[in-house]
Formats: sequence, C-alpha cells, structure tokens
Amino acid sequence: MAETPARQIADDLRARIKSGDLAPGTRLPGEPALVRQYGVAKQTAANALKLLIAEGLASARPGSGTYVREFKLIRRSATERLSRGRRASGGSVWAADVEERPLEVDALDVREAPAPEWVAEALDLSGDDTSVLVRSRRYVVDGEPVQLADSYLPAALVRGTRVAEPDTGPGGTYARLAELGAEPVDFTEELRARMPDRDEAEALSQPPGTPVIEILRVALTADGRPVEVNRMLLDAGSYVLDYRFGG
Amino acid sequence: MAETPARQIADDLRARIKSGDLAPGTRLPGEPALVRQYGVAKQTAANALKLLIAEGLASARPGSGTYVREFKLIRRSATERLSRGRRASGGSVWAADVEERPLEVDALDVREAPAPEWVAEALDLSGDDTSVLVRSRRYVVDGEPVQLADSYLPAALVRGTRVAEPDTGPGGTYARLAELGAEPVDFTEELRARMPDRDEAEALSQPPGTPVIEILRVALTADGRPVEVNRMLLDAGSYVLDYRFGG
DNA sequence: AAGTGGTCTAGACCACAGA
DNA sequence: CTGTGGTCTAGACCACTTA
Repeated sequence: MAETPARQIADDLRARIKSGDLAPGTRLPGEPALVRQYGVAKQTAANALKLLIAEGLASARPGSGTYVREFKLIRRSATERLSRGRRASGGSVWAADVEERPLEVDALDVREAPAPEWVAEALDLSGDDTSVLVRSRRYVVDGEPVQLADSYLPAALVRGTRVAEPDTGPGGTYARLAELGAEPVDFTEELRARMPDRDEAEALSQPPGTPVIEILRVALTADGRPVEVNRMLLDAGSYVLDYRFGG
Repeated sequence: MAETPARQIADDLRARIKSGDLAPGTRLPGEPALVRQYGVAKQTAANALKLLIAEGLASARPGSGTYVREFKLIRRSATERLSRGRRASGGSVWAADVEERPLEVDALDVREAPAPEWVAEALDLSGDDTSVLVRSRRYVVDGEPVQLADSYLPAALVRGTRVAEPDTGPGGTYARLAELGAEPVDFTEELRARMPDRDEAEALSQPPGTPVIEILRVALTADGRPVEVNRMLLDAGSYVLDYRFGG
C-alpha cells in the first residue's frame, strides 16, 4: 500500500487527534499551513484533510477552517423504548431516548396520501382504501438535525382521530392507537447503513462522507396486524443503537 | 448549492444508473471518455466518479475501470438466530435486494491474551485471571470478505475445553458453553455505523467511501453473568440487519 | 503495449467567515 | 479586508489490469 504524501500528513494529524494533542472542536492546521510545513501542493494538503473527513474524524467549515469532530452520541434503546410498561408512563416515546441533550422536533408535516408500494405491502393494504396518513418529522439536538422520520398509518384506521393532528397528545401516536383498539405490541426493525444522497445529506446537514442509518420499523398489534410503518434516517455519527433480546 | 461540472457529470451518470441504462456490473465511462465528452480536465472527471463512489453507487478497480456496484444484501436476523422459540419470519422490505448465499469462514485465529480494557469491563473480569480467549474470524461470500468478528471469552471458563480449539463442534461455541453450565440466553447488541479506517477497509477489501457497521454483542447467562463479548465489523454495503422485539 | 484509476505539482478563481 | 476551504485546469508519473 503506497504511503503517499497526503496519507502521511493524514497519519500525522490522526495520531495527534487520537493522542488528544488536537482535542475535539480544535481547529486543525489549514491547507496553507500544511503546504508550508510539508512542502506539498495545496491539492495534496486538501486531500490529506479530506481523508480525515472521510474517516469521520474531522469536518470542514468553509471560510473558517477544518475542525476535529466532536462525538456527541445519542443512545437509542429500541427494545426498552417500545416494550410494554415503559411506555405506559406517559411522555413521548423519545423521552427515554436521549442521554443528556433533549431531542426536539424541528419540522412536522402531517398529510394523507396514496401509499407507496413498499408501504402498502408492509401494511398489508388492499382493496378500496390504500391511502395512508403520513407523519413526517425532523429531530434536532442542539440545533443540529440528527434524524428524519416518516411514519405511515392506514388512513382508514386513523382518519379523523387525534393521530391525524399535529399534536397527538400524551403518550403519542401509540397511545392513541391503543385507544383505537390497535395497540402496537410487536415490532420488527430492518436496518441498513449507507451513504446519503445529496438531498438526504442536505436535510441532515451532514458533511459529505459521513454515513446514515436507515431503519424500517413495522409495528404490529397482538393479533399480528400491521398498524404502522416508520422509516427513519439517522445521522450515523450521532447515534449508537441498542438492542436487547433473548430469553 | 453550486452545480459544479463534476456534480453535473455525476448527476448524469447517476440518472443513467438509476434508470437501468447502466446496469449493475457495467463499466462506467472512464476518465478519458468523460474528459472528451464534457471537455473537462482529468481531475474533474475523476472527481465526478469519486462522488458516485462516495454514494456507494460505483466502485473503482484500478487498472480496469469504474463499475456500477452490485447490491447483493445479506440479511442478518439477530433475534431469530439467537433466541429460543421463534416467531414466523416475515418478508423483508428490501426483499428484492436480498440474496440467500452461504457465509463461509475464510480465516480463523484462536489465541489467549490479556483482556483489552473494554472487554474486561464488559465481561466483569477482575482479580488474578483477566486473560481471555480470543476467536477471530473473517467471513466471505462468493470470495468477498463481508465480516470480521472477534469473540472474547473468559479464559478461566473455557481454557482447555473445545471452545479453545479451532473447531468447536456441532452447535458451535454457544453449545459448548451450555455444556459448561454457562449457556448464553440474553443478548445485548450495541451498534454504530462509521467509516472504516485504512486497516479495516483493507481487511474487508472495501472501496474507500463505503461505511462499516460495528456491533458489540454481550451474551449473558440466565443469572446475568456475561460469558462472551463479540465485536463484529460488517461491510455495510452487504448487510441488512433485522431485529424483532416487543410483546 | 495500451488503457485504467491514483496521485502529485503549479497556478487560478470563487464564496464565504470572521476580525 | 484577509484567510479559509472548494473547485477547476493542465500536465505529469506511477502501478496496475487486460489483452
């Protein structure tokens, strides 16, 4: 494996970051500084910084500098959040989710629409009314967007109920579903990690080169009826996911 | 958002990929071809291709060309593999991309070593013997490495048993642990997605710009004793993870 | 031997941040 | 206004694949 100048510079900086010499939030030596110190072309210095950015160790702020990235991880405990008992105590589903910083809803859109094909399949929709209620939210932490979520529910089930309003009330959507005799008790989550496309990266204001986690959750009632599909897109750099199972 | 030449070229190619005009496995127009067609510098053509690679849509084979990436997803159902008594397996939302192919062990290393700090903590090791048995494996599909796994077990528990041998016999490590009176029945998995460092990318022979999923699993006996820590590193482009819970 | 991606130098212009 | 990262052109050499 060739040890190119750009890689050498990146190695040096990486070592200084990991040793703590360059603390999170610190401004890294910029391109001009690297050009002077290492006697390379500006492009090469830029490439070295891009390597660190691609590893998720740094992020660039154009016009200002390149900074050691701060890792403020959010722990998302899927199993504990959604298991029965924990949720009955009122408060949003997300209350138990965050470590310190509050997760806030930044943008909310509620609308009715025809179900995309994969949603119709997951919700087992057929016949006349294949329309769904879509609740789209964006979550922010410290003003930084970290998650997008689109929740799909059968319109025939929730039309005209509180679920179709922006504020679903105490306990959230799932509590309202329970009142409708459709309490979700079983969940499946399918999960992928990939690179975001440009729109997604923009919506999460992610620096290019950092991945996202895509989660598809299907919520089922006790008799196995699917009542909600939730597609989530997480900034991978902000999250640790947690699953517990067995017994 | 600036629409630079490189982005324009990438947009064109992306559209042709998504439309199926450029099928998976196809060779993309190379740098020289793009230079001619678009009248740009070689670097700019290279940057356009790098954008697609960073999105996971293509991968470069130096000396040969840049190719539309094939998505053959492996489905990993954590809950069903490890739990006793299973529910029916529903269809995957990404079913179209999922393929059933055998996962083979490519490289195996078994050794005894002092426990890294985080392992000692997870395994609740203290006192005299903090050494662990480490079983390192690499898994391949169709000759392509897709997963690395390092399993750590308390040496005091498994030293001299079949668990310490390369071939652990029918049922694997967990069956042997059960025979030792330490059957794992509860599991926690912590999961992150991030960019691989250079060593990891090489071990998984990943094109730079594609993420990995890191999983830390702790296996507990019925009385809550941790008996195994497993650190897995998956090629994110090859996997869909599946969790089921509730009830 | 020809073609490919990978990387480098050298020099240029731009948009934007911050004092 | 100065310094920053972002991107471009133009030209060069290398290691590798493929035939």
